[in-house]
Amino acid sequence: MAISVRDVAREAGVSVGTVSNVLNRPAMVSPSTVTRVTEVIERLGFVRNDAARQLRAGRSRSFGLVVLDARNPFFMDVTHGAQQRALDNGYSVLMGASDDSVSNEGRLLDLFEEQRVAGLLISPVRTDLSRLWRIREAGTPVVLVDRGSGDQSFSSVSVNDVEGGRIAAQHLIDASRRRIGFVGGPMEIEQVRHRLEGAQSVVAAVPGASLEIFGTKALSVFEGRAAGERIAALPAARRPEAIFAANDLLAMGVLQALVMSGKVRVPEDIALVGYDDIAFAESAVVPITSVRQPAVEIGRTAVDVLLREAEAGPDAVREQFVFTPKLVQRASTGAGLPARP
Amino acid sequence: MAISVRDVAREAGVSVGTVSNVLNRPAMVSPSTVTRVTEVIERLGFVRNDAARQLRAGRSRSFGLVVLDARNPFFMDVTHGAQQRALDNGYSVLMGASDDSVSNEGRLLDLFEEQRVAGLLISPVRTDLSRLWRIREAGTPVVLVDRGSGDQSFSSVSVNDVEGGRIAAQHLIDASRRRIGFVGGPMEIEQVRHRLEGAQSVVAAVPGASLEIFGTKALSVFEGRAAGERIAALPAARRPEAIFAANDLLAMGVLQALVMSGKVRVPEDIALVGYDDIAFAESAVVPITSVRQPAVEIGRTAVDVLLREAEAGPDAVREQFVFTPKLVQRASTGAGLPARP
DNA sequence: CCATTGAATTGAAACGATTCATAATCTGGT
DNA sequence: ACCAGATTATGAATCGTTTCAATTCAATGG
Repeated sequence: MAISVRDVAREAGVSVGTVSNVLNRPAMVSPSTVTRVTEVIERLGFVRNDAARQLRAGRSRSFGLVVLDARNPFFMDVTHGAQQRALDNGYSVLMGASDDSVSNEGRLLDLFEEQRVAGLLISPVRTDLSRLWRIREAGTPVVLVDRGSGDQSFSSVSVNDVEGGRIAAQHLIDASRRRIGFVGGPMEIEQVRHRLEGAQSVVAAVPGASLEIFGTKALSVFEGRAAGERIAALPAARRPEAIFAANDLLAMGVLQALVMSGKVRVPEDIALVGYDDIAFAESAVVPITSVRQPAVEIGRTAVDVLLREAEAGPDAVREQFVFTPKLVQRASTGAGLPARP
Repeated sequence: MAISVRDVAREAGVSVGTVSNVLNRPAMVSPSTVTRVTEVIERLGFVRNDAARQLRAGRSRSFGLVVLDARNPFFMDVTHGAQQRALDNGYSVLMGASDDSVSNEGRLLDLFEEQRVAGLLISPVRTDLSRLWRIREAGTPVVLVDRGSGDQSFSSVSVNDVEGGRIAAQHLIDASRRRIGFVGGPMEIEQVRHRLEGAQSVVAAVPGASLEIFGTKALSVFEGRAAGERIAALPAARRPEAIFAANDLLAMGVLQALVMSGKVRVPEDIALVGYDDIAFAESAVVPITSVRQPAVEIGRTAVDVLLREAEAGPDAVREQFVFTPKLVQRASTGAGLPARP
C-alpha cells in the first residue's frame, strides 16, 4: 500500500541501499544521485517507516516522560520544555501521567519498555527505584525529574526543595510572623516532605516561632480550599499568622477560602506563600507570593542530560542538576517587605 | 541483547509461533503450554518489541494529537479526555503542540507520519488543509478538533464558536452595556474570527450598540494585559462599557491591567466576559464570567469519531460534532443579572 | 481398526529500513 | 594505456514479531 524504499529505488533506477544512504548519509552519495533520488521521494510522497527503522536500530527515536500529574501547570511547563528540546534533536516525547498511582506508573513503564524508548524521564511515585534499575540495566538511560536520588545512583534534574521551604519560611519570619501554618500533603510525596523540612529548620532556629501542620490529601485547589476553611473556622487567636502552602494550587484554594470566609484579610491577618509560581499565582484574588521553580528549564535540562547519557552508554557519569528556587514576592505577603539579602 | 520470542521459544521448548499465540490468542493454545510459556516469559523478563509488531501490522497502536498550545488548560482537558478514551481502547496518544507555528505543525506531522499513527487528531494552525488531505488519502483517518471544516470534508469535533460569541455579547447587552470591546487575535485563528463574528451579529441587531476591536498578537495573559493597559489608558468616556475577550487567558490579563490601573472597576465600569471557563477563571481577582466549552468531552468524542472512521475505512461517512457552549456567570459581569432564557 | 475431524503446534515468509562487505566506476599520475 | 587508490553503488542479510498454510496428534464414530 504505502511507498517503500524499494519503490523509490526502482523508480530512481538505483538500489535500496543507495536510497537509504541518500536518507541517512547523503555525503556518501554523488550529488547527482542525491538530486535524482530526492526528486523521486518527493514525487512518490515516500515517508519513512519508523517502525522498520527502529526495529533495525534496536531503539526508538522517542523518550518516555512520566509525570505525577499532567494537569498541574508545573508539570505542563516541564513537559513543554522537554518536548521542545526533544523535538530540536529529532526526538519525540511519549507523555503519561501516573496520577500518583503506582499501578498507573507501572502500566506506563510497561508501555514505554515495549516501545523501546531511547530514554526515560520520570518523577517516580515511590522511593523504590528497583524497576528503574532494571530498565537502565537493559540499556535505557533514566533521568529522574524533580526528584534527586539520595544516593546519586541516577542522574537527576531537580530543585532544592529543602532550600525552597527555607526561603519561604524565612520570608514569613522576616515579615515578623511567628505562628506559621504549613498546608500540604500527603507526606508520601517527597517534595512535600522536603519543603516542610526546610520550613521547619528555619522555624526551629527562631525563638518563639512555631509551625503547625494542616494536612491535605492532594495538591489541589479543592484540597487547599478545604484546608483554608478549616483555618478560617478556628478562633481568631488560634489562627496562624502566616501560611506556607506546599504548592500554588493549594495556596489558591486556601486564599479563596480565607477571602470568602470574610473573617480573614490577606496579608494583614494571614500572610501566604505558595510554591511553583505557576502563571496563575499572579492573577489570584490577591496575587500570591511564591517560590519559583524554573519548570521549562528543568524539562529542557532533563532532555539534555538524557541525550548525554544515551550518547555515553551504560557507564555514563551520572549528573545531578539541582536548581535553586527563588522567591517571587507579591501582595499575599504584603508589599514593601524587605527581601532577604 | 534483549530477549526475543526466539529465546522464549527455545527455553520453553516450543516454536516461536506458539509463543506469539500465547501472547495474542491464548485461547488457541493448550492451557498447559500457556502456563509454561508464561512462566518462561516471566523468568527471562521478556518484553515485546513494539516496533517489530508494528512493522508487521503496518500501523501503530497510537493516535497523534496536535494541539495549538499544550499549556492552555482547555487543550490540557481535551488531551486528557482523548488520552482517557484512547487508553480504554488500547491505544496511546502521541501529543505535540504546534504553538501556532506552521513549521512546528509540519514537523509534528512528519513525525507522526513516520510513526504510522493509526489516526490523527488536530487543531490545525492554518486553513490550508491540503496536507491533511494527503495524509488521509494515504490511509490515516483525520479528525479536526475544535475546528469545523467549512466544507465538511473532514470529520470534526468542535464547539459552535459563533454561537459562543453570540451568547457572550447577548449577556453583555442584557446587562445594559452598549459600547462593547472585543479583545482578541490574531485573526488568522478561526476560533477568534468566529467568536468575534457571533458578537458582531448580536451587536448589529441592537440599535445604539457598537463593537470596538482591540487586537492581540496571541491568546495569552501577557497579551491580554497589554490590551487592558491600552484600554485603561483611554479617556474614561472613550472606554468600552464591557469587554468580551476571545479566551480566558486574555480576560485574566485584561482584568489584571484594569484592576492595577486603579481607574476602572470591574464590573461597575467595565463588565468582562471570557471564553473557555478554565479552572482558574473562578479564582481571578474578580471571578470571571466565561463561556464554557466541554473540553474533556471534546477529547473523548474526537477519539470516538476517529475510532469509527478507522473502522469504516477510507469511505467512512464524515461526522460533524458541534457542541454548544454555555455561559457561566460570575462576578465580572455583576451578580444577579438576568440569565438569558 | 480405519477414517474423519478437530485441536494444537510448527516453521517459514513477510513487514521495510539499514548495514556492510563487495563490486563497479572513476581519477590522475606515469 | 595501465594501475593504485578513492569514490560510488550494490544487494543480501538482519532486526523481532505475526500470520497462515501445513503438519502432527489424539479422540471419536462407524
